[in-house]
This record gives sequence, structure tokens and C-alpha cells, in this order.
Amino acid sequence: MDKEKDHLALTNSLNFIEQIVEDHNTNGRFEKRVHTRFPPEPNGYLHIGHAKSICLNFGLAQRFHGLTNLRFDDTNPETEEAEYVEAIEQDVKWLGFSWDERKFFASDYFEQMYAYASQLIRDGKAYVDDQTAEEISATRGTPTVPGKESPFRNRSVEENLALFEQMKQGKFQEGAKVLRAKIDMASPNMHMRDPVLYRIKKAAHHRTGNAWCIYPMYDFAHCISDSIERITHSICTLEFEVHRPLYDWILESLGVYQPQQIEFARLNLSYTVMSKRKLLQLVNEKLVSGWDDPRMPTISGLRRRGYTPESIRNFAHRIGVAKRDNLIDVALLEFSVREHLNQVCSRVMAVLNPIKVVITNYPEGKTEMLTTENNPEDPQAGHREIPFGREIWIEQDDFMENPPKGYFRLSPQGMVRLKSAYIIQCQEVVKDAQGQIQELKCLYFENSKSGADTSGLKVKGTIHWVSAAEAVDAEVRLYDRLFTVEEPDKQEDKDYKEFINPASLVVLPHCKIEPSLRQAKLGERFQFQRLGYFCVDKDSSPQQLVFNKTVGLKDSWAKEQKK
RNA sequence: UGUCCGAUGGUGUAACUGGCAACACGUCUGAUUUUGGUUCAGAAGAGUCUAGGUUCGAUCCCUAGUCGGACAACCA
Repeated sequence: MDKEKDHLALTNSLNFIEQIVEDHNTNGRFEKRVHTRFPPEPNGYLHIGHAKSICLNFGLAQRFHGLTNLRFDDTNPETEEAEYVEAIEQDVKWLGFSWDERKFFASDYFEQMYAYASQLIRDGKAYVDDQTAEEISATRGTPTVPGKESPFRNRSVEENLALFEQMKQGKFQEGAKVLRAKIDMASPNMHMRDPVLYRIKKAAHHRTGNAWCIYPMYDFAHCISDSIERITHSICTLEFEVHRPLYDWILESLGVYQPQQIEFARLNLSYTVMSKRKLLQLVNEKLVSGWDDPRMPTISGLRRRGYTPESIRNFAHRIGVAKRDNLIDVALLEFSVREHLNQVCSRVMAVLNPIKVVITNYPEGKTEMLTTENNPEDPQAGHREIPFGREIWIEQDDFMENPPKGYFRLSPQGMVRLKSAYIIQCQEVVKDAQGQIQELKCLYFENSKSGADTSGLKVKGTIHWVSAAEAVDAEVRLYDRLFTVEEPDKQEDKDYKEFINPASLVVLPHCKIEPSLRQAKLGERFQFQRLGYFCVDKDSSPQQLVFNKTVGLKDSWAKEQKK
């Protein structure tokens, strides 16, 4: 963390948005104020792409000693729900940012927006159109062909005012009329071809209930909300670039305070999908267990997976901001968690795929307590005791009957160090009738005890283990990338769902973990020695602990094997 | 014969605003290590989309082209 701060302090290079802010500070456009906002629509859960935006908006304000508002862009009652508002607030807080008292809703401003719309009408800059949605769409033209003006375009101000008032009063059916800006049906920018400002929706709104039956469109609501809140820099993603002329047109026409809209390239992460629509589909079609499925790129999914807010913030900082399309390697995200978890997690013993080892020369019934370090990266973390006995579990991967060269774990007649315990040597491989390994009979060297080794034996490998008598059973869920290809939604003529990784979730119901883990609390994170980082899942019960694998340790042996 | 935006190692971002390209991830060596982790030391990898122009000098400025992206919801 300190390293990160130093880096921030030392770096004098600004990203393009910070550059714009500096320019504004120099030319005095906003009196050196910086006031941003994070404006989610409460119609789904936040994902890692939103995290980038959150870090950008709150981070920019922090860097320039400004403020950031949280604003829910709730102008479409049909898709928005209070449940999402709750979840979004939790996610932003969890990421470590605070909007203080400045939580707003676009719906807070409905009254003001209505007044502004009326003002546009009075100024001859908006009109009520009776055309159907189909007609409007058909007369809009195409990017290369100009649109046609509506036959209702030149109604009188009085008539427009009256009609708009009646729309508000619910005198018309949904779809019967809309309010449109009167701009230019021949504009090369489609968004300037008399865009719809208000539509009739007889739906209950999560906050205003049935008070309204007309709702403003994004383009109208967003710029006005920004203006009301005295936002200086309205940061959004690239697809809104073509909306900027409209953003400016509305505010200029109204003659009100005008923020600067700035667009950046949204985050794309390899081996996943990021659109809300697709994530919702995965949830609805039960392809994942929910918004917080640990395989989801949602903030709640990453949280449940074991990611830390710090690691996500560092990730967001590392990927930078620019305007070109990008595809970030998910390995960078994984690096960011490992980096943080390595510093803070206790190391514990857990055997995922156990094989029994019987130490034939160790006294039956004897248990001794051995001391082990909690975290070699953090001397403050101290030590703890773990039981050792005649029968232990070790990892299947840590034994091979016919090891390849370079393998330095256990094999027939081979020796390994049991982490924080003794060196053992494999004497016999016991198999059942099918040839499956039942157990390994080993000898231990009494004088090879960790910290007091006088055996003089040199072994290359050290493996983890759990004493069989005291071992606790646990379920461990292993996760892999949700998709098998880098860009699942960009495969020609194929649906992204065809690329779901069938092995993205592997459940191991009978893992053996050290007894101290019985006390592990929900969400607590550990390094399972030599395996990776794991955290306690909410599905845990007093009878059965459930762990999620956050990310594996780097595995240079596995890499070597692939060659 | 539309408008707008973009182009720097495999990936992502820099280059103090014109002085022959840096950082991170990834990859590869080696050292240390009771985690094949961490840490440490080091290496390879782009001459900045192309062609012109301005300039003593261009990743940076200009022009044209190429390629990629966005835009035709009463969604945001």
C-alpha cells in the first residue's frame, strides 16, 4: 500500500482526464473546483467495469481535493428497483469510497426537469409529437440519410404547453405522445435529430410511486442532474461521445450551469463478459448461482470470491485510463489480489485431494504439537501450534509413483520435508484390488524436526499435510475463468454462452483442513499453504465449512509440466 | 461521398508538451527459500499504423490514407 502511495506521489504524469482538469484549473473554468459523480442506474449489480469508473471519479476528486456525489440515474421505472440501490451503495462503500451526505437520485429533480422542459417549449425548442414509436424511428433517417420532420413539429407554443401538461396529467395512453427537442432532423449526428425528451410510462417508480406518468429520457435527465449538482467533470464511457453535443445543447438552451462531459474507454476483461444485459442473462438463466456467484465479474462476486477492496483499487490504478479500446488480461487482476493477499493472509494447512500417509515408526496414539509461522511476510503475525500424529493426509499431487525428472515431492523411496514437521521417506505404496493407491507407508526421521534438525538430511521438497486424527472436513470450491475464450462475446456468429467453461466450478466436498480453521469466520481469508488463497463462503454452516478459492499461487512446476 | 473517436513491445499505460521510447503485467534466465510462493538479480521483446509535410530534430504538430470502434431504443 505504501509502495502504491509512493508511486502515486512520485508520478508526475497525468492521465488525459487529469490533464483536462489541470487545464481547467489553469484557465479558471470551474474556479479550481473538482466535483464528480458516479451515476449508476439501479437496474443491476455493479461490476469491475463500474469499479474502474468509481475509482476514476472518486480518485480524481481525491487527487484534486474535490467531491464526488453518488447519484442514481433512475429515470426508467420499468427496470429499476430499490434492491439494486441497496446493493450498489454497499458495493461503493465496500470499495472504500464515501459520498458523505451527497446521495442523490435523478428522480429528486423530476419537478425541476418538468419545469425546464416547459421552458424549452416556451422557447420554441421542444414540441409534443403524436407519432408512434415506429413512425419516429422510420422518419429518423439513417447515419447517411437525413430524417424527415414530424408533421406535429410546428405546433404552437400554447398547444405544446397544454399537451405536455395533459401528458403529465395522464390524459394519454403510453406511447401516444412524446416530447421532443426541436433541433435538426438533417443533423449528421443522429442524436440531434429531434431526440425524445419525455415519454409516457404508466409504471410505478421505486421512489416517486405513481406521482408521475411521464419520465425524462437519459439525455435530458443526465445533463440537468449534473448541472443542478454543480458537477464540474461529468465522466462517462465512450459511447456517450456522440451524445455530448446534445448534452451541451440542452444546457445551453436552458441557459444553465454547464459541466464538462469527458469520455473514457470502458474496461474489457479477458475471459469474461461485462455487459449488464449479459450478466443478467447469466443470472436469470441460472448459468451462475446469482449476481454474487464467485465467477461473476460483479463487485459482489469478486467480494464473495475473496478479493479485497485494496486489490481492486490497485488494479484500477494499474490499468490506467485512455480513449482507445482495450482488453485487459485477467492475469493482471489476479496479480493484484495475490499481491495484497500475500501480505495479509495467514498460512494454513489444507489438503484438497487427500491420500493417507501412515508413519510406521511413529508411536501409535501419540500427538505432538508443532509450532509454525502464521505469515513469513509479516513477523507480527506470530506463530501457532498444529497437531502431528502417526497418520496424516497429504496432497495427491505431492506423490508420484513414477516421477518425471525435476519432480521433488514424494515418490517410492523418496524423501520430503513435511512443512514445519519432519522429513519422511516413502517405504511402501498400498493399493486396492483395482490398483488404486490406498495409503503410503512411510518412515520419519525423529531428529529432523523443524527448527531442531540434526539429521543432516538434505531434501528438495517441502509439502503440506494435515494430521488425520484432528483434521476437519471441509468443502472447497475451485473456480476457473467463466469462459474458455478471451472475448466470448466477440466470436463470429456464436453466442457467448457457447463458450462457458464447464470446469469453471469444481466442488471438492471432502477436503482435510487443520483444526484451527474450525474457528474461521465468514469472509475470512487464508493462504492454503502451497495452493492459493481461499476464503470462507456464506454457504458455510457450523457442521460444514465451505471455502472459495480466490486465486492460486503462481505454480512454476505446473508451468514446467506444460512444456 | 455521414458524423464522431482512436492507433506506442504479447497486454495495458507513460514519455515533464518537439530532444532517438519508460513502467507494470506476462514471458524467459539465475540466486535465495522448510510454500516449485515471496524476495532479489538479470534478459528478451516496440523504433511508436502507412505515406508525405513542417522542423536542426517528430510518438508528440499538419495533410492524406489504412485499420479499428461508437452512433439509426419512447434504454442508460
